[in-house]
Amino acid sequence: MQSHPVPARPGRPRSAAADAAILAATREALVELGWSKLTLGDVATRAGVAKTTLYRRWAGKHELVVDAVAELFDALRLPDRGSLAADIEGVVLQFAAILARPEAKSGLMAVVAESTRDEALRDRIRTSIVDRQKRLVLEGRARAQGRGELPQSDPAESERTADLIFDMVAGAVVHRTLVSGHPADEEWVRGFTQVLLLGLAGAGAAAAGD
Amino acid sequence: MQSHPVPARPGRPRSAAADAAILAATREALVELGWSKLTLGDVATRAGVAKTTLYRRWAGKHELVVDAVAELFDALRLPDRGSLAADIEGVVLQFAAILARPEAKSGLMAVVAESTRDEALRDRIRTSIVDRQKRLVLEGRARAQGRGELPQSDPAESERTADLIFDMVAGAVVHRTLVSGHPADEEWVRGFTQVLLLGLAGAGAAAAGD
Amino acid sequence: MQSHPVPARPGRPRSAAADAAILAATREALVELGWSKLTLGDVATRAGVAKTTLYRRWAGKHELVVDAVAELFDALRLPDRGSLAADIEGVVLQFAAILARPEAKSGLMAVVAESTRDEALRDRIRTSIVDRQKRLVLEGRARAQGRGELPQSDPAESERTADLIFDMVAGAVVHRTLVSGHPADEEWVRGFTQVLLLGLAGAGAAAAGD
Amino acid sequence: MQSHPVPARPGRPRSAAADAAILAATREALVELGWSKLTLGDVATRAGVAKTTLYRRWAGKHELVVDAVAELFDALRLPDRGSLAADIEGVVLQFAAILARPEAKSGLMAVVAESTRDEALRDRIRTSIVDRQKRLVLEGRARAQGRGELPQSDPAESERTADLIFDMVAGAVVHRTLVSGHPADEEWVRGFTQVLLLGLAGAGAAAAGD
DNA sequence: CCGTAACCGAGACGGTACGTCACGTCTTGAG
DNA sequence: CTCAAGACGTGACGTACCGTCTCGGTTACGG
Repeated sequence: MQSHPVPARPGRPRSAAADAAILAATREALVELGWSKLTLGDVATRAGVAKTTLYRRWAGKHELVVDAVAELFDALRLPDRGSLAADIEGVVLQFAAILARPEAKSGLMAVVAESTRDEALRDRIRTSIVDRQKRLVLEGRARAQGRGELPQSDPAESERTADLIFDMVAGAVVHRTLVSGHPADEEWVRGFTQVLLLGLAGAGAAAAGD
Repeated sequence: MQSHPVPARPGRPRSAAADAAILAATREALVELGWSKLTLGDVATRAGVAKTTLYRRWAGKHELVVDAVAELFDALRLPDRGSLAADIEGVVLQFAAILARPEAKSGLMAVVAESTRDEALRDRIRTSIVDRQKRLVLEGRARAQGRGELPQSDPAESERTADLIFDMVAGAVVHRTLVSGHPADEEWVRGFTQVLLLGLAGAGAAAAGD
Repeated sequence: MQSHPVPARPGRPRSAAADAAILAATREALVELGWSKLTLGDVATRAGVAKTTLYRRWAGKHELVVDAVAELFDALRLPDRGSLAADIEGVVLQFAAILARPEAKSGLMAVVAESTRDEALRDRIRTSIVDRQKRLVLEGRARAQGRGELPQSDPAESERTADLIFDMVAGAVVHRTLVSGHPADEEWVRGFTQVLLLGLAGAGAAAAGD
Repeated sequence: MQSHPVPARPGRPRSAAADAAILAATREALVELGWSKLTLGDVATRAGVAKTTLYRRWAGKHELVVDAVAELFDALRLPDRGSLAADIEGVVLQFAAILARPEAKSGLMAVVAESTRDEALRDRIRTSIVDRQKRLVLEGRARAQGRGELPQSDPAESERTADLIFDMVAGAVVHRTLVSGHPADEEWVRGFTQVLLLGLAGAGAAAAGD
């Protein structure tokens, strides 16, 4: 009996080291050159790999950068700081710190731009990046409900509210960082979190009063 | 006295019609091809203009697209619907409608992405697009203060709050539209506006109570 | 007793069938694709063999094609038609028939072209193809001398004359077929043979008269 | 009135100097690298020209080399040495000298090989190279007839004989030079010319006696 | 009304990167 | 040690756009 029915494909297996080297080289090139000047030939050279190896694994620049940037978001964790507000501030600050890095800045908006015309790319972004962030919203709410800070939510309403929260949080941080061009520092995050939480509380009360 | 000290350069003046034709052709190409497949040669052909003419007026693809997209936002108006909430809903819906157009979707995020590494481009975007939107926030607040819906604001605090509001509004709409991929329709806008206004009111009260 | 002291190398012996399959596949590919579009990967696939196997036996495309084409010339025989002229006509027609085949046309000139810069390849062509043809000139002359159609030749002069005959015969047929692009049919061969033999007879007489 | 209705195409005209530089660079590369190692990128670099310029004018390596090699044959002249035999020897020696040059050796057979599968290339070779040589056969015969060395020829037979002569001359020289790998020096040319002329004379006499 | 200077179209130019292809080598597991 | 399979580094391919340039020809003003 074999629990893992390993496909055991014939031929030489793909180098696992190459993948890591390529993604690291991609981030390095993003930092130095930015999205528009990044070339796959250069990435291949930095990674010590042939261009063909790169094309064997990724369909193009966009897909590669999605994967390279996605790894940056692996570090996102929901901290337990004792209160909902503090938890949110913590995770938003982490998110802002990642977005402040040039490799994220450069690449993220570019792939989002492209994804407006590429269904497959949009899915890849959603799977690799967006959903990973969104999960934190759900975790945070569950923890706050455990603490009694939030009431149990109507499952039907729950999904909609989570989406709204996520768009408001991620949108505000991204916009401030990339469009307005100011840092999402601790002070800003505190102000933003206050508005968000008070607004949600008020809206919840209004809904309950209906 | 000459209010416009026109340099009155010698030689044949630039064709005014060409500018309009080029910007229109750019938007047309954005719709059909998207940012990444748009080429200046193609734009020139569509506009019935030589590539040289195009380069005489814009430094490159990014600058051209900023101007082409900026014109889309000229239509933004602050409606007078009688209440702050209704006014905001109205302007946000307009903003969402523009962002839903493929020529805006495709081009906007791309130039923002590029602007992370190009100071001049960032300024151009701010001047041509961002400030034009931000002005509406200020107008809206002034009108609400006129109606007595909002207290007169501390000038020092005013700037910071306006920025926060702007980042929250624009960020949330952009994120929902481009990243989450869902329409910012009337229902969503109502929910978002409610949270925003209640949050701001609460934060204002808290600040006043300090 | 073992006449060939086969080294009896350890390990699995090479498949004999593979050689034949590879050479046949090479000719097939030459017919379908021609020299320049023939790839070793494709040949390997056609032969049902791995590329490695192919490289274990031949150094490259040129060597392989020489061997594949050389087999075509194995069929060349000096016919006994009763007279020198008829014998020559017969062998030239055979030669022309082989050259008319696309696998010979495509491959032969290509390896000759390459051989101008590759000593080893030149030797391989000489050994596998050219000498096999040249031998027929010598056989033909010997038979004609046996019949009394030609005088016994001065050994010193013999080599030179044989070379001249060979270059004239092979050169004319190749040039007509590949450069001029006309078939070397029976009528042409008859005319050519007549000029050749009368010329040689005349030259022989002139030399004798010196 | 304008005798040359110059098309006067719009746009920047093609650089005439580039053509010459490219063809010269091609021959240089043929000498140094040979056909198979010659790359268009390298030729472009040597010529101080962009690769695209090269592709704008030639469809590929084969066409380019045909033109580069064809220029070598421009130097062929029918010398007037007083007798048919001497004239032939003179022109054959010139032909042999050209074929002995590495840029001709390397390229000529390669394009001939390719032309077996490319109708357009075959025409180009015929027009640029072959017909230019064949013309010498016709000139030589006309001059010999003027001298009374040859009888006036039956026009019907004339074409066929000229073709035969041309295939025999060019074929023999090419075969000796490229396949047999020996120089077509003065001694060899004398022997070859003798056989050819005596053969043609004999065949002419035989035909007249019919 | 005529010169001059900047404009315009067309398209060739030197570059750079693209994404693909074939080469010849290597690394697997199986025989 | 051979074999099939297939990934690998290498290097050329031919294409596409870039942004610049060079043409001949066209406006408009200003002398």
